[in-house]
Amino acid sequence: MAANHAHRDDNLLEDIQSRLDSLNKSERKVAEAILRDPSAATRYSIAALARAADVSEPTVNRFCRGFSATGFPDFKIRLAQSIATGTPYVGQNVEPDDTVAEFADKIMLSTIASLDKARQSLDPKALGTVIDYLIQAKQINFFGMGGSASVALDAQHKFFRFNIPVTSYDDALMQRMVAAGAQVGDVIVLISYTGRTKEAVEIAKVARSNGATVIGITNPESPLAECCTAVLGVTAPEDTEVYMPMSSRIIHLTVIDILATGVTLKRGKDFLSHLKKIKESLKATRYPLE
Amino acid sequence: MAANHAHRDDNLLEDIQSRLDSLNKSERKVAEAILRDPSAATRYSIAALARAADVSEPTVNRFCRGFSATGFPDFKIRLAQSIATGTPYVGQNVEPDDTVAEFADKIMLSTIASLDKARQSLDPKALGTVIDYLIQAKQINFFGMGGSASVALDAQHKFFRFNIPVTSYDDALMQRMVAAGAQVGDVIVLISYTGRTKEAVEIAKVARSNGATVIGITNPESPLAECCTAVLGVTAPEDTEVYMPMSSRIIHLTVIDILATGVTLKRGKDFLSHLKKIKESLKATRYPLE
DNA sequence: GGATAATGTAGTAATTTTATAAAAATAATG
DNA sequence: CATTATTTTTATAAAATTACTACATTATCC
Repeated sequence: MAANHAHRDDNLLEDIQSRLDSLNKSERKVAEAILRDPSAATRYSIAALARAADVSEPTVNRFCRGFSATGFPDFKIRLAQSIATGTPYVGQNVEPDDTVAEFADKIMLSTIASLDKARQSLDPKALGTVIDYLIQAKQINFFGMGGSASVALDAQHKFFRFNIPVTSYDDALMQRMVAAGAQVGDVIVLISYTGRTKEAVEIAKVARSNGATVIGITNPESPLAECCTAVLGVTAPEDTEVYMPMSSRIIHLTVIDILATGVTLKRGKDFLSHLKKIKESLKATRYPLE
Repeated sequence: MAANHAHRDDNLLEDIQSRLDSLNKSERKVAEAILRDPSAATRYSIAALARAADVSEPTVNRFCRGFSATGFPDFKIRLAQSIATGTPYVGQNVEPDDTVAEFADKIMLSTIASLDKARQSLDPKALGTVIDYLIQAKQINFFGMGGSASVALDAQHKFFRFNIPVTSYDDALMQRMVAAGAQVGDVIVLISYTGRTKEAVEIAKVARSNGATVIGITNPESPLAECCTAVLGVTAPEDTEVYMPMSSRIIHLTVIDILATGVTLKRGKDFLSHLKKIKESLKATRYPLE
């Protein structure tokens, strides 16, 4: 059931391109034939490719082995993956003269990429701990400022359904007041992109000194992370480009999803009927599905 | 520089998943063997796969042909592409007895999958149109209720930086009032998961009757979509499972990102310095990076 | 119980790989 | 500078693997 990320990083096509100079005459002919039309190459038989490159079949076979494939069929599969993976713009930044289709695609792909990265780096143990804290909470407060305000609001909306008292604040002053009045049994979830907002760090300290459980959804290498009871690390990707959106926001939201799901699961079956009831109650406000 | 989107539409793995029920006993065994570990399947020979599925070789061959491949090798290549294209774990639902690591992974993957699906279905032309509307707007209002409230808030936060007057409302009453007072030149962006919220539909109608431009980020096949000036269609995946989070929310956010980026790009270079200035102004509130 | 669909067996055809030999290229020696 | 030895490269042909087809058998549904 584990991951199947074997080939994510071996971009065969790029490899072929870069090793072109270090190949001998015949093998270069093969490389060129493949590069001429890579996707056609995946449909060729070894004989057909040999003909297209004007070399013999064993040469093609040797060529494949040279790229650490076990043979021609294996090579073809790696090539096919490389073509598909070779999504044009992963990690490419949005350029000023991109068409709408281009930059829309880039944004989507970079969001997907950072989600995938987060998936690999999120610590399930920390998640489990946090879920336990949340279940035992007498009261939950989600704090997020600036860009994280909407994440906090979303979290409130989600956890509201668990009939635990839950609030969210996007205002430093209010947050500070709540932190000051916090008690043992209260859980405060601080959502921060950088983990360097001075206010947030101070609020965390105040809350902890009052005995509250402070959970950080933030950069694990940050001042904020250091003063939390538990941290869910979301490494902040450098936001180099001005017009590159912060996909961390989306990772944060997904983390909220995971927490909410975890709480639901741990609450057990009878709790599901409660959720269903809430859902039903919304039906009256909707147009029916034809 | 053109794209190589050849495979975008034949997502073999998804196909296999969805056709699972319509297969007969032996062919389903093959399908299950493949889905159990798709990337391993690309390395199997027909004999090996037949063994893994406990069927005969011709059955595997027939299975491949059933998915309109010319034969087993062709099928393997299509499978390899499908894996690389993404969506490796198709539609696995969270189960009550999943471990934290398991359901966290499932949520991440299903989010990724739906983003990828959205990427393929989003219409660049519609995006372009909407971006044009937004640039010309005298005033922008983002409306989202319930789960979409946080999306509206996020949008407000993003567009605030463009020094266009921008607001967001999560309250039906306020939305109705704003819609009633809307004028030509105002843009109202309605964010709705289902597109069936009665209130939202009525608000859209009121706003349009006043001459406002009404943009829907919603299900394209919905009452709301029908009464908008322009629609960005985000097909709502069935939220069958109670504890499956709504990934549509995340798609909506990404759409907001795209719109914001589009506006930034169209505004041109001098505008970038304005954005930088805003960013600089936040520095004082932060702890420096070591 | 007969007809139809589904599956497997066994043989055939295809493709790929290996072993080996020829050719070309390079280096070395007289 | 020619000639031979050595190495590298390439191709031919045979062996092995792999995939496919025709047909027989079994299961399934009227």
